[in-house]
Amino acid sequence: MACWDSPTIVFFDLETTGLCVKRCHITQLGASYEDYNFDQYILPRIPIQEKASELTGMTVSGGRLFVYGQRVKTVFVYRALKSFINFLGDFHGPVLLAAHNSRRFDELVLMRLLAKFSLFKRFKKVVSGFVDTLLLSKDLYPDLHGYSLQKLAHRFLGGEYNCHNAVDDAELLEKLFNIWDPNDEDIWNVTKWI
DNA sequence: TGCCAGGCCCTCTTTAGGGCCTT
Repeated sequence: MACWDSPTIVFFDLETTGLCVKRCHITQLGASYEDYNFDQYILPRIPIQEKASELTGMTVSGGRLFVYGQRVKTVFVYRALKSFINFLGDFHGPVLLAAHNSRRFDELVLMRLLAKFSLFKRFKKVVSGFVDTLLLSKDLYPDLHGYSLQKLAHRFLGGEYNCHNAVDDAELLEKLFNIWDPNDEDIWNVTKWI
């Protein structure tokens, strides 16, 4: 039986220049909780890898970021992180941040940048930990043939999903989570406290 | 110009290797 107050779980997703958690730059930071969304594009200081560009539609030209050819407003990564912390601080009590494969990717990238910009202390005041929905889906449904966000969306929501937009993916993850309706112990098992 | 991964999990394993998951 759970003996803790269930914290708010905010779903988030990063689009990045590539898959190297030690070096990649964030190109979009998105989050979702019910009717509240966070969405900021960031101009990367390193090239976007071809595969990442193919998936997200993002390109850089003349020091500007484009998504499928449409220019988008960008902010410096430091400002995006501070805005994200402020967004999370508006919720009641420290929140849990949930992402798909967060333990191997999103969490690592985010924590690296928070440390780099000396924002971890502020972040820690509003976030208590990370929930990995990839591990959660494996725990809840051990007999599935695949656990990618796309496959899970197809399995539980029907249709084809190929978002690769940070906010859309965060919203999609929130929908899946609500369908799965895990109990506190399920969530606890895949939560990494910070 | 730069940058182009990494760690867990599973099995036809363990003196290994391939698949998965994120962009």
